[in-house]
Amino acid sequence: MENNVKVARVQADLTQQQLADKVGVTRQTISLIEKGKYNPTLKLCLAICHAVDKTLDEIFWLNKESEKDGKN
Amino acid sequence: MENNVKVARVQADLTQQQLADKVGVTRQTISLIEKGKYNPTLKLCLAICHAVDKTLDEIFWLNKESEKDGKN
DNA sequence: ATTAAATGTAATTTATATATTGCATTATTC
DNA sequence: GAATAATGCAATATATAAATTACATTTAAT
Repeated sequence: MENNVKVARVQADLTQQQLADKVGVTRQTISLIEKGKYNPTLKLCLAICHAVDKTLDEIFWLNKESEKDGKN
Repeated sequence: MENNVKVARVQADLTQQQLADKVGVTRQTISLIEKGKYNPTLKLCLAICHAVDKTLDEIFWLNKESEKDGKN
């Protein structure tokens, strides 16, 4: 689950805690998403996009490995 | 959770069952997502996009209500 | 070098996405 | 208008996203 959350957050001049507050989750959730260790829900993705002023396509994508097989 | 999954699926000439098979979930999951009664995970969203040959931004968006408050 | 802020991460719990089975209803096709 | 395919939906079970708490480490400021 690669993504650009960290880059976008830093660009938006937000700390993990501030972003977490803005989107209504805990800092740990943001941390895990940035580390690629979580598979966030669409609503959270959209909230993050809104908070950092980016679109879904700018922040989330699929890498080739996860495309091949259905592993989660 | 509005989205364009149903339109995109029909455009791609796929039945719910066929799309479900392609993305590796059950037909019920697809049905609920199309009905806007589910908040799918990012991975599933990406798989759906890939299956119907659309981008995230083309299929998923945020409506004004869910933007206001942190419900869900 | 100390202090404080920001981040990584682990354990446990809770909420909910998804699976499974089954049946009813709505299109399609003959 | 029967038969069949496609879809809606309900109940229960399971997997996992997210919360909570807590502590360690890294980074920034003084």
